[in-house]
Amino acid sequence: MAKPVSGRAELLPLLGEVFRAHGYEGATLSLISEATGLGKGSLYHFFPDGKQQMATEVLAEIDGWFEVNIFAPLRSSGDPEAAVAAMIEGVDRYFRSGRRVCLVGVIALGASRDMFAVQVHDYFKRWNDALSRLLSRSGLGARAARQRSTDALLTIQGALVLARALDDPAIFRRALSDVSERLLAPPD
Amino acid sequence: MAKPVSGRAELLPLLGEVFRAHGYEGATLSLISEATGLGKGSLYHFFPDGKQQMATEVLAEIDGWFEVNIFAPLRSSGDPEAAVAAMIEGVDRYFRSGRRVCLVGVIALGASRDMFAVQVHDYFKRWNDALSRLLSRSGLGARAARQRSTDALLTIQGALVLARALDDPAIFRRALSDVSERLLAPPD
DNA sequence: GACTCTCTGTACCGATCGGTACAGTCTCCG
DNA sequence: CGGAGACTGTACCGATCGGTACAGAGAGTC
Repeated sequence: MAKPVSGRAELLPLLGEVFRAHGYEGATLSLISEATGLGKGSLYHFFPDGKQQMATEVLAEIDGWFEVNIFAPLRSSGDPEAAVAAMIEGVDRYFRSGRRVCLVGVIALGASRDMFAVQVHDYFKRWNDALSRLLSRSGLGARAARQRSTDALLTIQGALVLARALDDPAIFRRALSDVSERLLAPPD
Repeated sequence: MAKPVSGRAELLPLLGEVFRAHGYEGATLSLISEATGLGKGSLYHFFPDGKQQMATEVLAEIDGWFEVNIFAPLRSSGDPEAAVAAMIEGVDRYFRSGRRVCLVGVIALGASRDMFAVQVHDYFKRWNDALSRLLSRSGLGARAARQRSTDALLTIQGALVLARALDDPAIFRRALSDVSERLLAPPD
């Protein structure tokens, strides 16, 4: 076994960028082949089930990144202010201040949503749960916490759309600072 | 001339739903043919430049609908409260309370953005201008007005993404009511 | 009834789609 | 050094892609 897992691990981010840029249906095998430098032979060696498996594993990798870098810290933190700041910072880095698009969001909007419905649903639900529980722990009512949390997630997604549509990354940065403020505002 | 323009007008909404559901790249000619009941012959009779022309005209039609039903009322109104309420109501109807996706947003996220960059940019810019000027007229500073307006647009887009991802239209309705509230809040 | 012009279905085009087959190359291990 | 198994490129598959060609169908005009 030469480098079975490590090669695969280096592959997923490359695949992710192709899916991000072209969506699931738009990401053709030849685009993927070009982006990775791998022929179909190698691609199908790593992913015997083809495109769908590639997308599934890319989504799982993204999910894993957020689990470690965003969700888990949210769950274990006792300091809402620091936790929210860390989340915002992580999100800003991940989305390159609005210049990078959210693959999970892209898939949610497209026809391939049904194919990946469970993964897409899970990703946002776990984020929402982790964030709203942090807010609850900090003294907010369950309903208000859930509401603020949902508002935060949707603002991030919308900011990515609008920043790209208007080609203005400042929209994303500003939206993140709004999110932070609304999340940490005193109870109504 | 049998019914040259009227047939075309009936065609565009059908085309719009196909692009909405599958994105630009995912909307194949056969999907379009099936949705409209028209063969390629007819399709290329109405749209000699093919798929790209279809999408361009669909975007123009959507733009026209928003111009008449959303942007113009925003521009001509002197009553911010009524104007915002009318906008929210129109948006809720148009997006079928979150069950329908925004084609302009879908295209903004995809690889076809570059192809339609001008139309996408224009759509959001004109909405943003109309809304922020309404807010300015009502006494808000230009900077704050622009900020609140941008926040409103991005919240609507994000709510569409999240409502679809979590398969929960209530997210959209709730987001609209938040938008309304933040738009009409007293100056900080 | 002949002519015009809008509209339509069908057959077809080369290119590309996602996927398969397979012979080879490389590397590690004994 | 020889075999095993991980990897790779190439040729190929049937299906479908977006688009074109074209012969008609149908309705309106004279």
